[in-house]
Amino acid sequence: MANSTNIDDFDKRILRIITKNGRISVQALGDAVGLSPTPVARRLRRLEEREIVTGYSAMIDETALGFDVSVFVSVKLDRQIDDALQAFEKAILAFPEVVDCWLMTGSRDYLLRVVTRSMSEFEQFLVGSLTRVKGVAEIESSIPLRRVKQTGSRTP
Amino acid sequence: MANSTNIDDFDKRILRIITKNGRISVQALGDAVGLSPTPVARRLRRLEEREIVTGYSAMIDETALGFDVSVFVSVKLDRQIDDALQAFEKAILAFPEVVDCWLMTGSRDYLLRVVTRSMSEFEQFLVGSLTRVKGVAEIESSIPLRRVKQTGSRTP
DNA sequence: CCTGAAAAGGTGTACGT
DNA sequence: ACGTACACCTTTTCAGG
Repeated sequence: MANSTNIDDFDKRILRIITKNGRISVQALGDAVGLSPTPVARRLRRLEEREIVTGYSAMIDETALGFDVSVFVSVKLDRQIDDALQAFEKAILAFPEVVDCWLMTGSRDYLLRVVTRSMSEFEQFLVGSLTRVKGVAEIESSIPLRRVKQTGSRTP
Repeated sequence: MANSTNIDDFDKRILRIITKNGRISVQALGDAVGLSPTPVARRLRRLEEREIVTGYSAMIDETALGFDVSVFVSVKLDRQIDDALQAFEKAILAFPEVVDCWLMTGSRDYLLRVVTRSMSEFEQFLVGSLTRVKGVAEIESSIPLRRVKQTGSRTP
């Protein structure tokens, strides 16, 4: 199971293009890879069905919308039993301020990226939301100055 | 200047929808927000022109493509003068393994996410590419087990 | 697995409200 | 600023190589 094969060069080129331009037409894609629209559409659908393409998203400039604050937050839980992890993750999924969350190896750590309009809104999120989630023991914040690169995901 | 206003509820709803479905048709968007296709297309174009929508991207399941290794890497430069930062960033932009990069406040200067097919490919990237970039002084890697949440960006 | 043609569906413009 | 109408373009389906 779980293979990654059956992906040929056409698929790879399609993936590379739609990573950079998710709204390109099937026709233009066909021109770019040297195929007529029909097989491109079929390949696209197959990649979606196999969940190699998991979705399409518009990239939004958060700062243009007034979300000037982006903070990396490390969270330690006080115990790492499965119940605690599940409860924490459920809470995280419901917070719109958390745009990204990873479960890390090591000591029951989560790494989050939290986006807010201001530092005071961030503080509010910390004291009003995050610290109130059951099981949260330690929180550590790191503040970035600027995003240097944003690819989203790697392509073949 | 350069503000977040002139964005009304229609725009916000459009943004929220295209964040989750970047390939939705203008027509379906219109149905969803209660507008005919024409104004929706105008609003979309305006959001793109104002660079609030900076692009569209397909989300690719890296692991389905065989990129099983994702590592957070902290990089410290031996000096923080502007030349060194610029040279480092130029190198980072050219590495396909680096899918995300932030310039941080504090002492650990850059935070990267690096994606490779295997641990040995990651090691190769470290010793063959990253450590060879001029000015790199310290490198620290953290390994995630699993991605819990992936929103891409925050929406109003 | 491809092409090509025809049907169905989406887009963009002009114009009226 | 929104909606409708219509011409144009894109996507999908299906026949055939």
